[in-house]
This record gives sequence, structure tokens and C-alpha cells, in this order.
Amino acid sequence: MPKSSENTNYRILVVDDESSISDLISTSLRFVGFEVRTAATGSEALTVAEEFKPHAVVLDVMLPDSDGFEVCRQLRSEGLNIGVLFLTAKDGMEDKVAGLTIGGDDYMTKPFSLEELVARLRALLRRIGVAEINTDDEKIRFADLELNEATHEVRRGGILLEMSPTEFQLLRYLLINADRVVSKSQILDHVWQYDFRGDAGIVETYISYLRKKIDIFDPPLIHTVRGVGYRLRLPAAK
Amino acid sequence: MPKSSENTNYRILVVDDESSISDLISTSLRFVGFEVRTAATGSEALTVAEEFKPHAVVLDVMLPDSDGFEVCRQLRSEGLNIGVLFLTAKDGMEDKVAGLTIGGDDYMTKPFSLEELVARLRALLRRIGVAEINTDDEKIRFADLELNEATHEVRRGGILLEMSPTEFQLLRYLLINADRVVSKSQILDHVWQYDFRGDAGIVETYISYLRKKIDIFDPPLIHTVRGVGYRLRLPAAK
DNA sequence: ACCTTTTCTCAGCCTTTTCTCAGGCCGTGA
DNA sequence: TCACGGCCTGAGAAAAGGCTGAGAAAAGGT
Repeated sequence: MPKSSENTNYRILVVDDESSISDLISTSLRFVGFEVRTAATGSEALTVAEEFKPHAVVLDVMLPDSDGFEVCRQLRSEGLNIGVLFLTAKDGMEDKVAGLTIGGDDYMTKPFSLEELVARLRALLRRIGVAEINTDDEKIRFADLELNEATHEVRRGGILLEMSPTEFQLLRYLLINADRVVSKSQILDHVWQYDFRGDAGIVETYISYLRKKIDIFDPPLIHTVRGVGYRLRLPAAK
Repeated sequence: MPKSSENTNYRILVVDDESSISDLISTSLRFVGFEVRTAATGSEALTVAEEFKPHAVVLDVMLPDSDGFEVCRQLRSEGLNIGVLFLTAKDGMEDKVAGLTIGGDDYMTKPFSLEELVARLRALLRRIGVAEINTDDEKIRFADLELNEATHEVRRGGILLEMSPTEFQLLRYLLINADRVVSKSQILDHVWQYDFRGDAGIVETYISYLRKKIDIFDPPLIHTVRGVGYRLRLPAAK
């Protein structure tokens, strides 16, 4: 996954007490070009936030010393225009969290896919107006392919194509990495939930699904790079 | 939820001693484009108001040092043309409040839905004449659907449709976000009262109710985006 | 206090989606 | 040209998501 320069200069604070999770997240975010700091507790989060001045916070609801809501409140009360992306286990707390996703905020239940995390974080930054620079109207394009995040529509040559949620995410991942080879395990890591224990063969299945939808048109855009992965490209660019 | 620039330049003072509530409110209001300050007590409210010069005040009736009415009186005695939206617990005080909401003022009982809060605040600003600029004729339209905020009427193709309060609010939320996908939890956060702890399945039920009222006409406007949410759209957009 | 409307829960049913698997195809290197 | 490993894809089972009717509970009106 490329460091897209568009994310540069956005500072994200990741707050989670499980280091495996916060490492996973921060590595991903750094890789797509964000500047990242982490904190393991609520009080640490507040301290770090004060000097780091993040644009957004990825915040686990369950923290050793306090809960995410409280941390969020305190961050806000410091007058910072901060977006918050809550993380919560799928344990019924979801409903409670839901009530706090007003404004530009959002939440995701664990486990999630990294691709979705990044997508939501970008959407969040866009919504809270930090990412004014990023005026791409929530559409990603490649050749005559167009993916619209706001309407969740995918078109090729203007023709609307139906996509299941996973197909949509896979396509988005390919589009973001257009012209670049992405391996099956990269895809698995980003599009599927991080605790997916199944076979990487599922990627082949979904690539096949995608081809049946977008590559029945000419020219084909999804190309297999044998032994390496897949690549979205125009034949001319060969 | 779009940040509508139309609210820009309106200053709102939120007065409530429960920080969770005032955070909730101020986050929402900021997000829809208001400039917001908060105060936790009556005296703080007066101090802040003096220099902040808000166009309207969202005012909890129950305050630690005095009551909302007193604060309101003092604000008015300073000659400010301020609209007041009282907040009150559902405890019988409602009647008393009702009697005191003279002029353009209004009141709501806690808990309320954020969508309604914003709607009432806009109506209030309109009434007290601060928001002259905002001459959007209090109607939201999409295709042959028309929702009138002032009269609380909904029409499709000119035909009047009966709506329960929740149905009305849900439809308004969908209309405001016409053509964009809104998730069930977003809907829940904005249309339902902020303390709603029930299942998101209720949204499905109400979507079903709405469909039976507005989508018995052709073409259907409410579309399900499986795994994501709902979207108001014309089939022509296909 | 009674009746009506509205809100909310729940369960059954149906559709779509996800995932696994296996047989066959194809490119590559020997 | 053969054999092997990687890749493709159809079939189908299992799971998830979503729709709606029925009815209980709560709110509202008279």
C-alpha cells in the first residue's frame, strides 16, 4: 500500500491498551501516510493529545483507567476540533457507542478490516472539515471505472454495477492501489477482518466475482501477476 | 450529514450543567455549522453571553445556581434579541415551561433527538428574525416528495400523507441526506432520542412503515444498500 | 378512565452474501 | 512437451442481513 501524499500532515492518535491492536493500526496508518502517535490509557491519551494536537483520534471504548467516552469528552472540552473514531468489541456496547457518533464521529466494532478503518478515518477527516484540501468528491476513478463512496455506487463506462459489501471494499482497495501490484495477503490483510483465519483462496474467488462484473467490458482492468498478486491497469500501460 | 454553510455565523450558547449533554449538543450544533460556546451555570451563562453575543441560547431549566427562567430574564434585560430554547426533564415542569415560552421561544423535554433539536433551533432563529437570510421556504424536496417543516406536512405528487412524528423525522433525515447512503446507526443517532438503548432493528421497522406510505407510489425512492444502510434515490440515477 | 395512536420488540421467512472445496486450465521451467 | 504449481471458477452449504406481520407497551387525547 502506497504512501499517498494526500494524508501527509494529518496527525492521528491511536488509543488502545492492547499493543497488538494499536501496533496493527498505527503501522497501517503510517503506511498510508498519516503521522501517528499511540497511547495505552486514557490519561496518557490526554497528555499526548495536548502536545501532539491530533486531527483525529482512534479510540478504544474499553480502556484500563477510564472509558473512551470520558476521554472523548475531555478532549472536546479542551476546545479541540477533533474527530473521534471509536472502536468497540461486539458485545452489546455497540448501542451505547452509537449514541455518541453524532457530529462527524464514527465507530467500528472489532474486528474490522484495515481498509475500512482507513476509509472511515478519511471520511471522518473530510466531514469534520480538516481535510479541506482533499476535495475529491468522494469518488475514486480509474479509466472508465468510478467508485462513489457517498452513494456506494460503482460504474463502468457510466453503467451501474451491483456490488456486495466485500466486492465493494476489494474494488476500492484495488482502485486506491491502481497500477500497482498488490499481493493476496495484502488484500486479505486490508479487505478482510484482521482475525480472518480462512484460506487466501477466498481472494481468488472474489477477484473472479469482480471480473464477472467489471471485466465483461473491454478492456479488462484486473490483471493477474502470477506468483505476485493482482494489478489494476490499462492495457496501453503495458 | 452535510455541513450546511447556511448556519455559519450564527452563534449559539449552550447552557447545561451535565457535561455529557452539553457536549452532545455542542458537537451536533458545531457540526451543522453553528458557532457554539457552552456554560455550566447561570452566572457563567451571563458572563459568556455578554462577550459572545449569541443569537440563541439552548438553556437547561434546571441549573445548579439558578433556574433557566431567571437566566432568560436577565439575558433579555440586557436588551439582547435572543431566542431561547429551553430544555427540561420530563417531570411535570413541562407545563410551567410551556407557559413561559413567550415570543419566539420554544422548549423540548429531555431526552430529545438531535435531529429535532437542530430543526427547532433553526425554526426559532427564523422566527425571531435573525435568520432572515435563510429564506429556504421551509420545504425539503426530492423528486415529487415534499416535506414542509412549518406545517409538518408531507406530500408525494401533491397527495397529502399522514405521518407519525418518528416517521416524519426519519423521512426528514433521509431527505437531508438525499442520494447519500446513511447507515442504520447514523439514523438511530439522529432521529431517535439520545438515550435510546434498543435495537437498531427498529430502523428497519420504520423504513418499512415509510415505504408503505411513500413508496406505494412509483417509482420507489427508498433503497436498501445491503450491509451499509439506506439511500433516497431516483431510479433514473441508475 | 377509556380509547386511539404510536412506539418498540420479536420471530419467521426470504434473499443475498460469504466462504469452502474440487476439478480443470494455463504458464513456466526442465 | 510434460509436469507442476498457481490460478480460475462453478456449485453449494452456512451465515448474515433485511422485511414484515403481530402484538405488547407506552403515550396522547378527550
